[in-house]
Order: sequence, then C-alpha cells, then structure tokens
Amino acid sequence: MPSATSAAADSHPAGARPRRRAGRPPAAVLDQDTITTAALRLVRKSGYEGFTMAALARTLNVAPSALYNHVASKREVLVLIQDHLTSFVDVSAFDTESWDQAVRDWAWSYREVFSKHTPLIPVIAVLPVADAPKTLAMYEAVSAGFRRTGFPQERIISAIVALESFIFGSAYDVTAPADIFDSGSMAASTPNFTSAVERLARQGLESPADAAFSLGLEALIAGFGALRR
Amino acid sequence: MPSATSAAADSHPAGARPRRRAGRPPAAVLDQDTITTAALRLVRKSGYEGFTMAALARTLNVAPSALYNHVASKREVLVLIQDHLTSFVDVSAFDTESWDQAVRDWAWSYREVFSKHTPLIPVIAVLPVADAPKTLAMYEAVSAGFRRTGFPQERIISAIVALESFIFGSAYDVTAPADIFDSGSMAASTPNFTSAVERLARQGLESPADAAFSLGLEALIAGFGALRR
DNA sequence: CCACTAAATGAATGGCATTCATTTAGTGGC
DNA sequence: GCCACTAAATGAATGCCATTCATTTAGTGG
Repeated sequence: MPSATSAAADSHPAGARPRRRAGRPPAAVLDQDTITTAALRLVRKSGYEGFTMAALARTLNVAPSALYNHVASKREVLVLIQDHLTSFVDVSAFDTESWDQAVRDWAWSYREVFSKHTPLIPVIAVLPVADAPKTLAMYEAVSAGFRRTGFPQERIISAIVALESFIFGSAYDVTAPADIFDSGSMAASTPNFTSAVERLARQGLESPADAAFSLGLEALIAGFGALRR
Repeated sequence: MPSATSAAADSHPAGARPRRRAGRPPAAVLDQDTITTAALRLVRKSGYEGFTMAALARTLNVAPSALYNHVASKREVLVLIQDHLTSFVDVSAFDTESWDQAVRDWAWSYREVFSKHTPLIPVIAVLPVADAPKTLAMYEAVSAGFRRTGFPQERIISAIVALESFIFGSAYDVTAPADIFDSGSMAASTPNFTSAVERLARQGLESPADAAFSLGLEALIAGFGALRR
C-alpha cells in the first residue's frame, strides 16, 4: 500500500488541479495554512502540553471536529508545524560562505529552531521527505552546497543524516535541567564522572549544551571536510 | 526544592535503612523491580502504543491504582525501563580495547539498545543522572576510559554528551521507513538531493542508517582522538 | 431555482492517567 | 493472644483527550 496520507502531496497532486464537478461549498473559514499558523501561535503561547485539538479549535472559533475536514490527525498538524518551522532554518550561508562556515551556520540555526520544539523531533526524524516540502527544500540547498565543495556524491546523504542526527540529539540538551549532571548521593562511587563534571563547571563560559554542541560539530566538520576532493 | 522523587535514591537513601515504626504491611505483590520487569516485557510484546498503566496492571493481576503505591507516574515507569535498559549497553571494551575501539563498540551498542526504544529518548535526554543509577554507572565507565587515554578533563563531559546526542539522534534513523528519502513528485525541483539519494542507493551495502552512523561516529572518534595528550 | 458539494456542527465514544476514600492483612509490642 | 499501627491493594470516580459520524448549512454552476 502507498505511504500514509501526505499533507503536501494532497494539496497539489503534481499537475492535477483540485477537481470540482458541481457548485462550490460556502466560503471556508479553515484551511491548512490557517491551521498551521494558529497551531504555531498556540504552541508558542501554551507549549506542547497545552496544544490540544480542542484548544486549537477554540483559537479558531470553530468546533474541534471541523479541523478534521482539513487534517487527518493531530500528528498531521505537528507535521505542518514542523515543515513551517524548517523554513526558519537559515541555509543562506551555503551561498555566501565557505563550506565549513556554511555547515556551521546551518547547524547552529537548525538546532536553535528545534531546541524550542523538541516534541516535534520524534515526528520529524522518521517523516518521509515527500510529506514536508519546505524540509525537502532545505535538504536541496544543503545537498547543493556539499556537491559544490567536491564532496563525494555517494556520501552526501549519509553526511547530512549524521549531522541532522547530531543536531536533533543536541536540541534536547538545550532544554535539559541545569542540575542534570549532579550525581547527588552517589558521587562517591563515580569519581571519574564527578570530577569531570566539576572540571567542566569550573571552566564553563558557555553553557554545557553549547560546549558539547560546538565540540561535536567541529569534529564532524573537520572529519567530513577531509573527504572532499 | 530538591529534584523530583528519585526512584533509586528512595530505595536506599545512602546509609538510612527503610524506617518502620510499627507492624509490617501484608506481603507486597508489587515493587519497583517487579514493575520494571513486567513493563519491559509488555513493551516488547505490545510496543509503546500498547503500553498503558491499565495494561501493565493487567499483566501483574493488579488494579491500575495499585501501581501508584510504588511509582509516582507513568513517566517514572519509563525512567525505570530506561535505566534498566542502560545496563544492557556494553561498556566492557573500555577495559580491553584501545580507546578508539572502545568508543566505537560502546556507541554501536548504545544505539542498538535504544533504537528499539525511541519513545524513551525524550525522557532520557533530559533526565538528571541521579534518577538513573545504572545510567550513571555507564557514564562512570566511559569517563574513566576517557581519562585513562589522556583526554583533557574539562572536555570529557562535553565529548560524552556530544557522542550521546549523536547516538540518540541516530537511533531514530534505524526505525525510519525505507522510503523516507523518496522525494516523489517534487524530485524535479530538487536535483542535487535526488541525485545524492540515487548515488547512495546505488552504493548501499549497509542500510542508510548504518552508513550515516558509521560516517558520523568515525568523524567524532577521529576528531576527539586528536585532543588526547 | 435546483442539485450538488464541501465545510461546519454537536453529540457521542472509548481510552487514558491519575486521585482518593475505603478495605485488607501482616507484625511488633503488650 | 490481642491490639494498634501500617503499607498495600482496591474500585469507583474525575477530567481530559483524539477521533467519528449523522446531520445541518450555505455557496455555486447549470
């Protein structure tokens, strides 16, 4: 069977105009764009705990069931949000900067955007690109940047996936509680870990999350940079 | 206020015996170990969609509310599962192999374990280590390995966090649908991405997820390895 | 003005985590 | 041998949730 209902593909099924045989319905209050915008506004105001279909409908002055004429499920709303957010990820450096700097700028921007939306990560990470056109556009820009710099073609996707995995994982760290490394009463039995945590804290100009992200990202950039030819 | 109720800390609050002033209660059917074991078995059989407090109680022949005498919330059960799973992550190579190989073995093992339990990742990623003693033990083993190889102490935590972020992100990829990169009808407008996907597929002995994980992991190992002194 | 249609409605469904007053049954002290 | 105390288990209730569906509403092209 074909993959699940695709939000994007359904809105313009490649060349086919939306058909209608007879009269138009009444002026629609709702469509996917309206829903996406309202959903994002709601999430920013109430977080993902407060983001329910009922609450979303309320902000649109509409019954909850009305949403289901435009969207198959709550998950589909999350997909719409994620694709919209992806357009805020800055890929412009691939046109203006060196490859190294472009990857750096893109990765920091990507993490920045999704660190405020970590509940979307499980959705994005396994989402077919065909269901998220703006996300696909981002991949295209990044792929083009990799190709231009002489990156071996058969490894472009792997490199991007690896970077993205690192970015998603790192996005969680940004929101972690400050005392996450406090080993509490078990400090005595974990001397190496505990002393490493202290050493980090003593240094710490950057936040721990930023320090880890920077360290890992530079290693990935250096490692991948060496593959170019 | 102190951090949330700690499963592990509550079972042996460092030196204090569990107090009781008067008679013991009836022989308990339930405790955290029993719950953890049953929960893991249920997850393996029914997945995380089928994992509800009611279903868990049913497998234990107990009322759902009985669970709340031993556990504060469903989230706490997830924490118990995650900590238990962490003991299946193999850190033994840090005692027997070179640093490079030990990191490699540990990372593959870590990804392997959690790729079957991705719904736990949002929980683990922001969980204070004090709430997960077996996880803390893993960090201790890894920290010790990094220290032994002459890794700069103030960067040990950052390096581990970076590796872990990469591992968590990569765990999602393992479960992604095979057609995740199929750009479908929009292939024409994304030539660089589409050709990169084809090049990968043409190569592809490994799964795409394995190829990306291997590529990223080797870059991180090489980059971090160079920091040793 | 009619037939058709998509959109919106409101009530209903079933599932969920969690709470709480109450009951149950060991145990240590007398 | 009984009593007082306790932790554990119960079952009913709560409130929230996503989702479904039969029905109603109101533009529009013929």
